[in-house]
Amino acid sequence: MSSADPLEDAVRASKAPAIARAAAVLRLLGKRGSPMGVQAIARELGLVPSTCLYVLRALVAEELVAFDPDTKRYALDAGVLTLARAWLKRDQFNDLAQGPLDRIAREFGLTTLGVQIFGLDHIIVTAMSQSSQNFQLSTQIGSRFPALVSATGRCIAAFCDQDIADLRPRFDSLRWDEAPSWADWCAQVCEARETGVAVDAGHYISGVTVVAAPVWKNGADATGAPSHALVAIGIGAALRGELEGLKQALAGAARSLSEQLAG
Amino acid sequence: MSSADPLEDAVRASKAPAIARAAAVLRLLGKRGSPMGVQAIARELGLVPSTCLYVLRALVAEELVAFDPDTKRYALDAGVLTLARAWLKRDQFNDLAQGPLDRIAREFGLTTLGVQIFGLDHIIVTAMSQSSQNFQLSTQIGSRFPALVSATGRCIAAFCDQDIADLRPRFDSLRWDEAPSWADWCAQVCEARETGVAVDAGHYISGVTVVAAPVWKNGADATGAPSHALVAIGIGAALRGELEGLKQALAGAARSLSEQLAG
DNA sequence: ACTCATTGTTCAATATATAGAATAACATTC
DNA sequence: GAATGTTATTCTATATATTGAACAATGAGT
Repeated sequence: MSSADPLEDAVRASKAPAIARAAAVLRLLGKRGSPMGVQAIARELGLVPSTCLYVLRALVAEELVAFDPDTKRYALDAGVLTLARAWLKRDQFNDLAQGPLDRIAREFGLTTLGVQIFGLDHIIVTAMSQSSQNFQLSTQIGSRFPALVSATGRCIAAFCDQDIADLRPRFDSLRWDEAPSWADWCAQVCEARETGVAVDAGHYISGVTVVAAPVWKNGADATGAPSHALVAIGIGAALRGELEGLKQALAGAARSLSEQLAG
Repeated sequence: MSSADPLEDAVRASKAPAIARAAAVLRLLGKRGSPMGVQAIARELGLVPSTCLYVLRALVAEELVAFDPDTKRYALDAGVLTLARAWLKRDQFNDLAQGPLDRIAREFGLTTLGVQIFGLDHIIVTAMSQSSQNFQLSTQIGSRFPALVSATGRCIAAFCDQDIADLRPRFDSLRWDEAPSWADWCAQVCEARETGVAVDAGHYISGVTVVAAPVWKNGADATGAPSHALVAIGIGAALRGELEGLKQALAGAARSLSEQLAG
């Protein structure tokens, strides 16, 4: 018998529930831009106010949360930045991916991303390169997306351990500008499995073409799921003729990256 | 009677010690680039291995820490990035500071930083602008420095609530390439208090001149300590004649920022 | 191949973090 | 200006997270 509240589940399951609560508080404070009071946070997360207060105080002591004594409001603090910087610095994928991403972005005049894949759940943007700064397509580093959506989703579906049919419920819950049919999508997933590249032609965002190629942390020989992916985002109409070239460039860069990460 | 171990103190003082432990683990994993095992982490932080394991599992569940089942090693995960992005997005200082920082960096051909001040303890770089990408002076976003060092340190000392004499022990513990004498430093602090700008001419890093101007979150009228600062970093020899102009530009931008943040 | 020394992990007793009510300090409204 | 709805905060009993020892599981060294 499981609770409807995901946070409550995490708290119950863990032997260190304070950490789950702390993470939830941090995420909430991140989502809301504005500072929040103790009660507001507790109410939102279904926490006991006193417990919430202790969590906040601990987070303030660690400089992950800033406290304004005047307004008695809490907000995210710069400590999170220090952690993020450390992570960015030591993830080989980012260092190795930045070069190829820059090259492809410049060559084709579009935006490229490096993303980390978290199973079938979601992906996070960890590297980015933009050629033309006037057109700010895409997103920022740290953004999250559902795993199975867009071109990256087809890559993930193509190389995940599960049977495609099992992905149906997940597929049905996705949001697209112009959702593809299940049959079309399955065919595109198969194609991605064979070619090592996937294309989303205006489905996820109308008029925008997304190309993605999977990257394996432990060599492309592994039958397991890819750990990362390279993504290119461009105006569909603008890269008609170049699409094949882009696909090959991205796939080639992804293969090369997989080999480098294998060592 | 206080322990010699700062983490232990934090754990004892808090009503949510798991959070202090979790933060310590995250910072340790950040400092070491490479993944670590449970025992290594526990030993390093003076934690009980079993407790450490539970902390790690909770952090893995929150996607703040990545776990490799094969090697049984833990490392920072991308979740920290999501938090950092949220923070950067909603801190007014960064948004407002980026423009002036870009302008000054371009105009004088050097590197500019926006930093957040954490009392007399340390500062964190939260914004940055580089003009010439070939010369990579300076640091990255998220870097920490001791509060009282370099030009920023003089600003902080100038406007902190404490008496200058009380800062002596902190001053003595700083590391400089060419440390100034206590008397010289005090004079420079006084000058910073009067002019609203501070200069470090090759003391912190030989040959490198650093200029800093304090920014107040709640208006420059406050007698309290500044919350942020604008910093410019350049090769000393290269900006000889422009130093006065740079000081005025930085001080002016800092004043303007303080006013904007006051609202 | 067999120690030996590590490692990661489980388990039960106890110190303690948490929940919930009570308190205090505001605002806001009447 | 009293009253009412907030808010943040303290307090204490109890459910429980933490501890330290015991347990596997791995690998190194002889």
